[in-house]
Amino acid sequence: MQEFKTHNPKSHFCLFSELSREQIASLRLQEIDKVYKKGESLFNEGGYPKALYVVYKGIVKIHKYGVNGKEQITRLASAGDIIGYRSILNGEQYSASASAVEETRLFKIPSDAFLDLLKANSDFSMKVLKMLAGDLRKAEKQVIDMAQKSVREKVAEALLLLSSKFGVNEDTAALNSKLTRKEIGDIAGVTTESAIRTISDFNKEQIIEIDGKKILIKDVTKLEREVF
Amino acid sequence: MQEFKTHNPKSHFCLFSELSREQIASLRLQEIDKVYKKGESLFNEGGYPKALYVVYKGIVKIHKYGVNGKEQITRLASAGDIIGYRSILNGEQYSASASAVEETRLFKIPSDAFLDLLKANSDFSMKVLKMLAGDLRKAEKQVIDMAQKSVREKVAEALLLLSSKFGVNEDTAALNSKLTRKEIGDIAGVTTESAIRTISDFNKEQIIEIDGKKILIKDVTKLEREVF
DNA sequence: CGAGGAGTTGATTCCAATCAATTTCGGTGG
DNA sequence: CCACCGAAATTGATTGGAATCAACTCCTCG
Repeated sequence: MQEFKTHNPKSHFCLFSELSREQIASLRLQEIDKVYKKGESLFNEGGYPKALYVVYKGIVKIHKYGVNGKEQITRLASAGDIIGYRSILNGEQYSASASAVEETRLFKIPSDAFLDLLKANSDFSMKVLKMLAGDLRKAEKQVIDMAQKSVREKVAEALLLLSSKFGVNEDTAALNSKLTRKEIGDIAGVTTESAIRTISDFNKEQIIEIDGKKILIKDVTKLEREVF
Repeated sequence: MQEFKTHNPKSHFCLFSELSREQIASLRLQEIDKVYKKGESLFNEGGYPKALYVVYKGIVKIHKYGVNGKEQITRLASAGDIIGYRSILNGEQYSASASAVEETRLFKIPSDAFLDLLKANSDFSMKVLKMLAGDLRKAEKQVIDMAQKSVREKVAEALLLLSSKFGVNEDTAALNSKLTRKEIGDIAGVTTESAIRTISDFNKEQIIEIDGKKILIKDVTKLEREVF
């Protein structure tokens, strides 16, 4: 359990980074290094939360089905992110589903251990408060994006998210993303066809380069200029 | 200060409802019963937060400007709601503006008093955590609504929000809402013209009744059926 | 090697934004 | 009190962007 003390400070891992040995023990970590294969589901909308998930490798999509079954991906969780804390906090059913988009490793913390620590440790709870406040800010930005932006802008935004979440392969300079075109559309809030067409446009304009299903971002600046 | 101990338990007033006399004193309430007139601004996007606002009468809109200056209302705060806590938590600039849509009365709590209480009182901080988790859930629902719903559905949703926030006049059975058509559109995330046309459609279909700028919801069930 | 899922492309439709013109309303000063 | 002004509301015409529908190709995986 050393590793999550020495992680990227920007990530949610820092949630646990200042805990004492006893406090970490009190978390009663479960299923350490549990592996979820690509496509496997962590939990589903409507289920009751039993544990908090802490990702330390891979990517998990948090998604929800809207009108006429169209999927919307609300969040991508990668190393350092925690999943399922919201439902634990208000004790309600999951309002979304979570599943691995690539092989993912994580461990679990029982809900009550998490709640106990929140009550006992005010520094910890301040960190969670900050995290929630940050997530809320992002969500509200997303509301406006969805309401006002064009397909082109939303797809550009989605690609930028992918590059921040998946990073870039050092050799090929391509996104390490295994998301399908449909999933990119589900992030952007557009149809699969619109996502494909826009990605193809970006390709023609040399902003990105397509190599099979790999996407290579050739000009981040141009892509960032799209989103305003 | 009695009044906010005996308030609607569903509201955020209950945030403060279990505090001791000393704890309430520690909040160093400022500008008790401060009045903001219709249209007055509480704070603006980009400013730094100095205090938390607790509304106990009236309505405040939290809004943000998106692309090409189009306004989006992200939240309506009414009696019992608190405003500006998010920016206090993460110590950043306001990410949205707030202004009174009708005469509003509120008091303020200095940022540091709020933060101190959060650290000192774990019950209080649990309540804030729950509130944030609830707000986040609403925001994510809104993301999907904006991405997937039609103008008609979004306007219906906005009208239902109004009826829950403003309540209904006992005599006229009309919404006690002083929002303009533009503002209803800004909540729904549609243009003013689309909002007007949809409201007019609902009128023709006897779902609502229009009396000047007053709106009377004649058939809540039908309106609720619109949003699915 | 077959099958099905993923990706792609083209044609068509239609919803909602935009543009434009009028009417109505609320407030305010003469 | 009323006329007037600007803001808000309304209505119509037009446009355009993106969804939908449909057909086809290309992988990839059992």
